[in-house]
Amino acid sequence: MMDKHYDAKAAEAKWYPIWEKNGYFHQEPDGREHYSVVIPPPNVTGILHMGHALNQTIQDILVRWRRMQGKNTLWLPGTDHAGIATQNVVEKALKKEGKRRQDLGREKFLERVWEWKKQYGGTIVHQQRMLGNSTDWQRERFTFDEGCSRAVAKVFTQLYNEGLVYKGNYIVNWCPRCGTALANDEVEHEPNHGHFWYIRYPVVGSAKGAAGEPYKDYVMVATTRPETLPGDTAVAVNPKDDRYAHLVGKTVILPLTGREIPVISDDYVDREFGTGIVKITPAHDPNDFLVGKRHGLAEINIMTDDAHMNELAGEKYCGMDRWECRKAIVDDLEAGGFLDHIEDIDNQVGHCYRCHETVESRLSKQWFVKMKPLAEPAIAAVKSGEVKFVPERWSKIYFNWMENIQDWCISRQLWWGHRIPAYYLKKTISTGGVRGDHSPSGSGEMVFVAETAEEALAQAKAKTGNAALTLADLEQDPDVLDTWFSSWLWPFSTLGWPEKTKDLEYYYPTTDLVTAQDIIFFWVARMMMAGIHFMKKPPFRNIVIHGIVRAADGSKMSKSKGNSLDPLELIDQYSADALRFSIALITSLECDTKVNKEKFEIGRNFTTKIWNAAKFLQMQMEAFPQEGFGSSIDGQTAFGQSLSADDRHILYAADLACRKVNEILEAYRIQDGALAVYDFFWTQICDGYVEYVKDSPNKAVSVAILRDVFWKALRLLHPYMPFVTEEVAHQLGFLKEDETIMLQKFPEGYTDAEKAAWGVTEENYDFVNAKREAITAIRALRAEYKVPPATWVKVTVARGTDGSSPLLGHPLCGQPAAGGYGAPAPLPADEVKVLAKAMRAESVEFAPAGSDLAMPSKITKFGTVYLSLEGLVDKAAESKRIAGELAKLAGFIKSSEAKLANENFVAHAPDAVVAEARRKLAENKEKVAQLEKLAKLFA
RNA sequence: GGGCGGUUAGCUCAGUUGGUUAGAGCAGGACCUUUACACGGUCAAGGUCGGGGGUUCGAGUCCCUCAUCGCCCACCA
Repeated sequence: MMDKHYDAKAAEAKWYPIWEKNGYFHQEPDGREHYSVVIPPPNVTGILHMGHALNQTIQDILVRWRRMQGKNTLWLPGTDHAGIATQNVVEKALKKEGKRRQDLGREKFLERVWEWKKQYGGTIVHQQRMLGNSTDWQRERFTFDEGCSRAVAKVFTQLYNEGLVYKGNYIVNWCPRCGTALANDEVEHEPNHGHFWYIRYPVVGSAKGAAGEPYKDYVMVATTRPETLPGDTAVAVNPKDDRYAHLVGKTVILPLTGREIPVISDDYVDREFGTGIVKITPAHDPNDFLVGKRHGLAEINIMTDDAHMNELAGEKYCGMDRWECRKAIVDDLEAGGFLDHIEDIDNQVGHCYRCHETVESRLSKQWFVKMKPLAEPAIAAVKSGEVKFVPERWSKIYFNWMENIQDWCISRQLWWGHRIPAYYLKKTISTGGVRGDHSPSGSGEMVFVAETAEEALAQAKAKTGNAALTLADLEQDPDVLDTWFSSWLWPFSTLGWPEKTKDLEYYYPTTDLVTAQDIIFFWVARMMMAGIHFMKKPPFRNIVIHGIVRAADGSKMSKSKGNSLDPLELIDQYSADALRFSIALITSLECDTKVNKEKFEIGRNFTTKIWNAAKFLQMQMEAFPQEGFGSSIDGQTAFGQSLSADDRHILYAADLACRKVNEILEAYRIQDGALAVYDFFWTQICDGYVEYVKDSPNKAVSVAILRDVFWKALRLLHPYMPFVTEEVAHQLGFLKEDETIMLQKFPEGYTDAEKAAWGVTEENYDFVNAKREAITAIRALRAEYKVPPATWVKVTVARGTDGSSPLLGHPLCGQPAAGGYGAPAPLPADEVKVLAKAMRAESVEFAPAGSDLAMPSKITKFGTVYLSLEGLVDKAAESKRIAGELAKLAGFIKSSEAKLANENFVAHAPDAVVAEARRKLAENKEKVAQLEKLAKLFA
């Protein structure tokens, strides 16, 4: 006997280890078609959040479904070493000990990070198991493991040799707190209430008030960043700006410094904005940097790594923090009479996505990847349809980004990460006139890029002609690579590349990639480029993009806001199956989804429903032993002869559900699939068939059918709810102890031969639906006339000859006679009995169509159903009651009509009150009409 | 500024290529503790599908336009 209540915790704790231990998640390359997916590796520092839950539930549904379909399936798990995030975590821990990473030194610090990883890095991986992920843990990878690191070094070296990796002086987004360059997409722009300082730059040699000339002796520059002033090397105007055309080519004096700088013209300047004159600070603004390049301006870097002013900012400001310096400069400008006025302005300021410090634009030497040549084939692969976005519209966003792609800054000033495999000669080494030099502003440096230090040394020897060089003379670039530089290789580095492994050959390209929209650029686009460039094939065939889980108010879930749901808490409270099913049901690929905790009750309730229905089935199977009945469980279905209409109805529904779910999942419509199995199980099996089975005239057959469709339903459900389906399948004896539902065949529906043998047809399906419509109509009439549930009524059905029923011609519904419609064939007595019970009717009689009986009725596809109230109500008493009701209502209607006719009321009362009065009036008029109709019946 | 989306029941969302009377779940209402299940059952109610215009025999669905909310990219010195 099954327990009264389903113990989800126990079942989930029991099955996952069994699945994993038995290697059900693991398959080896073979002759079958493969289905492979790589997981978007979560940060090793991460903990499972709702985004993961959604993302991984979708993947697991697809993977379990494909596996049950018999495909050779691989879902490869792993984690990302997450450069800054991980380094931050360990640095924070160090801080508690009062230490900084610099105190430990690079090597010792890295040891600490590895120790941390060993101790805590498994957190998310364990949490993923709680979700029920059927990932192949035997193939788990880490972006910083040995194999991935080898792949990274090889890729960097190859791209360098191909001229696609270069080191360049560039203006980068710099986080002064993290001490690292940030990629554009790692900068978050936020609205800022700032100021516009209007500053006068005196013009050199301009005669004050020259006759007829409108210009003054200074130019007015507006800036939001006065502290960068010492780095100015020009002021610029728009070439088409007539107001300032005469100034171009002249020289102005940079206030506070006395330095003379040119006035240049450049299209970049917006005539309408500010004063139309811009100060150009090439070393501290990305646009100014480009202007400077165009005009050959000097780049004066006036800040240090940690956003303090350096000696180039001038003696007075040197050493000041940038904000401090801003204040000092503004004060000095004012004192010197250079400050014209200050305006408030709302602008956007960039912040570090990790630590939220205000980002500084800064000139530095960084490593870059040339993206255009890589992007072109990646665009083509999607254009040609070789790789598809699901939903398709995301390809537009992909193209938009790829076609405007910028070079990728890949160096990071961190310690935790893949160290750049570039080597320099130490400065102390003299090599026949060539000096090793890798200072940011250095020139003429010699760099040796190679996968290993030994190879770099060989290069150095060859290049310098100095055979005496040793490894000790080389110095590796101190920077590490952007985290994404390892994750863009994920689809093939995890399969063994650069080795030519069996896995790589068999599982690459992977089939589907499932991810959220927020990393299309960071990750998806780059994987496309790397896959095509290094493997000569795109890394996946379909890119499935799902929405983002949002809080109930539509905002992003974040821990700091306290509006996030914790999937682990939901699992604890409702079970993993409930979480999975709910999230699959409520989210669509098309858009973001707002969720709140209550929504997860859907899945919990469904789990309970499945359990209870299983209990029912188990009881029935005990009462009606199934010997002699085959079923698809045993690979053969044989229910015997003469199936009833309801029996055939559920077989049709099961067939339909199986076909639908397969079709739906092929189209990645996870949500529709959830809805389809939910409806099949709950509406068709539980509400429909189980109720029938209870009173089935041929119960043993019906139980056999229930068993069969139940087993189909469990397998349909398994991808969504792996635990409860496994548990129930075992409890019901569908599986032997050493079997698993995971590897059973995913149902495809019945064969045409089976359906033909059983009489499973659409006509029959429609017929039963119509019959149920009649049952519903009677129930509605009972409720309408307040017939107590315990009372058995008399029902009359008029059908079959009025031509209105689409079911005419059905064997159970009556054949049309030669010249018109004849009398309907009577329903089999058994059928009538079951029908009557569902209606709680002591009798169901059939009358010719068109019988105009003096009874309440409803028209259905089954025919017109009449509810006899005879004997239920005392006609005289009912008449009296109706008369009383009518009198009361007449009074109400009279007074409310008078109220609404009162102009003062209509004009002054709140609209809602007037509307409500009108509504009530109409409603009660309706009631009167109904009562009058009914009164006639009792007359 | 460029790009992309949303607007359907009180709430959260479905609604495939245009096609009967627009569907779920939740919340709310009425009734029912019927021996699988109250995490349940039965029934009812709730919508001029953001506004306006157009194409069509027919529009929630296609086109135009307006409104409004949101996201992404770039960014004003």
